[in-house]
Amino acid sequence: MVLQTSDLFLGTLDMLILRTVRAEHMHGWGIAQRIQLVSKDVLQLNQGSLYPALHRLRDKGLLEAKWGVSENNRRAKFYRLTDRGREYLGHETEKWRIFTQAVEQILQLA
Amino acid sequence: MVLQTSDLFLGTLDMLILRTVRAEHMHGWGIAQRIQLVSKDVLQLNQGSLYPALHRLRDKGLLEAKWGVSENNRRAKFYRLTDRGREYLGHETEKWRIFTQAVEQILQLA
DNA sequence: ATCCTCCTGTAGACCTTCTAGAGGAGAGCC
DNA sequence: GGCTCTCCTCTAGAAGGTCTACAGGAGGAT
Repeated sequence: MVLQTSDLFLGTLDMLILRTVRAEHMHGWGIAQRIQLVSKDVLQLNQGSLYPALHRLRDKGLLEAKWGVSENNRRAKFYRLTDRGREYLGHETEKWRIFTQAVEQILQLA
Repeated sequence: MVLQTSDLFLGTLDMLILRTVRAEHMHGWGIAQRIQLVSKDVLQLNQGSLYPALHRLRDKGLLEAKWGVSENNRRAKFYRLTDRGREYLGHETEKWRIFTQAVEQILQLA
């Protein structure tokens, strides 16, 4: 099954992006591919979600961007996590855990 | 920690409501209280999310509603799952499992 | 030259939730 | 009778993230 970004979550996309960038500095296109690969094709971001999200995160000071050149010798914008981004990611991950546990409790109702 | 409905998810509210109603027919107010109770206060729905969601689910044919009287002798609208609602709930729950597993894979990146 | 892939970007629509209200009606108390 | 509290439903408009559907530049291969 393939899930669209909107199928089940909102705000989770930010966490996914930040987590991917934390592991390794990447450009936007690469982030989307990495998420798709790691999730075994379950998670597929489209460009209309990806780039607005990246700009939003940069505007919030959670990511820093600079132009560079990709492995394929293309012009690309590379992102890295700021300190605030790292802190924010920690909080969001914690919220995610609490939230999914709470949902599980509902789903396990008799 | 208390999570607002919007904190992390979109569309999940529908699943939560349907799951709660499946276990026991309830009125809207009761559904919100039950979700809060079962999730140990982590999940708190406000009325501006609850009632639009109930109406939406009814309009989609996933819930049926009828007026009745609550345990406290108040006028209340009771909901029950339709066959389509039951089927829809099954699909959404399956998507939820697949989605959370995929997110976990991202969160466990080296 | 031409085409494909890589890579970034935007506008407008859509949908869900939030904020911030309104209001009716039963129950308990003075 | 009047007052207040809780129960219970409901809505309008705003806010915010994602989707659809584009545009476009530039490198590499044929």
